[in-house]
Amino acid sequence: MILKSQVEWALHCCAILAGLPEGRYLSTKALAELHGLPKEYLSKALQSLSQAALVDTTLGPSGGYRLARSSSEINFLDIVEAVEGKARSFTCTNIRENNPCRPAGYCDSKPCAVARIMWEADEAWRDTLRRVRLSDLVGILSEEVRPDLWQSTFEWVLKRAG
Amino acid sequence: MILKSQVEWALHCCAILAGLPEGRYLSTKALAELHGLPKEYLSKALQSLSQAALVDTTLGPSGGYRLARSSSEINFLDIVEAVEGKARSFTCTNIRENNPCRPAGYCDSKPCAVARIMWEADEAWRDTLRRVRLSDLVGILSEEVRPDLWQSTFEWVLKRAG
DNA sequence: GGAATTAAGGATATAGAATATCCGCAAAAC
DNA sequence: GTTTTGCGGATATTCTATATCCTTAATTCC
Ligand code: SF4
Ligand code: SF4
Repeated sequence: MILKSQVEWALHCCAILAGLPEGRYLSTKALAELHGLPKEYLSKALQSLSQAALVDTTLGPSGGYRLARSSSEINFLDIVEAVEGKARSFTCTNIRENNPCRPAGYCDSKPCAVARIMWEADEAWRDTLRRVRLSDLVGILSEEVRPDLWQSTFEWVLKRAG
Repeated sequence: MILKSQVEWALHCCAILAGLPEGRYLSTKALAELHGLPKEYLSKALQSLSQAALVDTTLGPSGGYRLARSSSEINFLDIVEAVEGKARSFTCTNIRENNPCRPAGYCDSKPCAVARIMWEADEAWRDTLRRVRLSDLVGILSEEVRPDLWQSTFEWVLKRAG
């Protein structure tokens, strides 16, 4: 059970977009260069964010991406689910139906305990991600990243933001 | 991010093993028939349980598997990790190292905030699974499964337990 | 208006993981 | 000694993640 690397990419890109001045856009090309990622493939992750309405886009030179809402109104789960999908990690294949002792026509009223417990754990994972806002991440990064690196990155981004 | 179906298989098999009388064993063949699963592949899941020391095995006719500990001393996480591995679901590829603004020789003191938050969610998932004991599952199932099915399954298993 | 740049989406190729089967070995039962 | 069993290795198949390429339409700038 491993998350796609696109999840990491999307989270980092959103953190960068959160630092953009009002109304500016940043292109896939810039985001790919900044993170050292394949531009074409990163583009797929950004398209996922776009489809989830987390970011706004615009075309043409000086086009690119910006957050669709304030960074305090976007949480980790929004981003992770946009890329990874909303499906639960445990999928029930209903193997209890294969029990040879099962009476013909027997119909289970509800999902069995195994599935419910696994889904509960899944929900705990989602809850944790839901509680962390993108703005929280930016706050932590701004404290932890070395100030000179933080500032030079910021300048690098602004130079390329349309 | 989807768990292997072997996780479901292992959980169901453990629930069955928990109902075995003291000292009896149940074979892969019986477990595969009971759940309608491919015997050879289910065997791999059971081998994982064995390697994790969750079950004891014995060879020969009347051989098979039994729990290595009481069902109240085995939790869901034990079983899930035995099959799925203990690796975290979020793997950090350290893309921040590709930042072109990064000073040469800069070395990060600790994993960045993105990774820590994702790992925190992972830990919440594990915590939930850790809190549920195998005996809890058996308790729920014994209440929810129709009594006649529960009993006939029990008899079916006993007939094949060595 | 025309050239350049961009996001979007479809098609396709590659790598790796999950799923599944088969075989040979050693231990245990009879 | 024969059968049954768990175990591990080897292999095949299917599916997903990863990655690239190409076309289209919108936008900017000249
Ligand atoms: S997880 Fe529950 S519902 Fe799904 S197959 Fe197993 S017993 Fe049935
Ligand atoms: S998750 Fe954190 S440590 Fe990992 S690459 Fe991203 S910034 Fe770096």
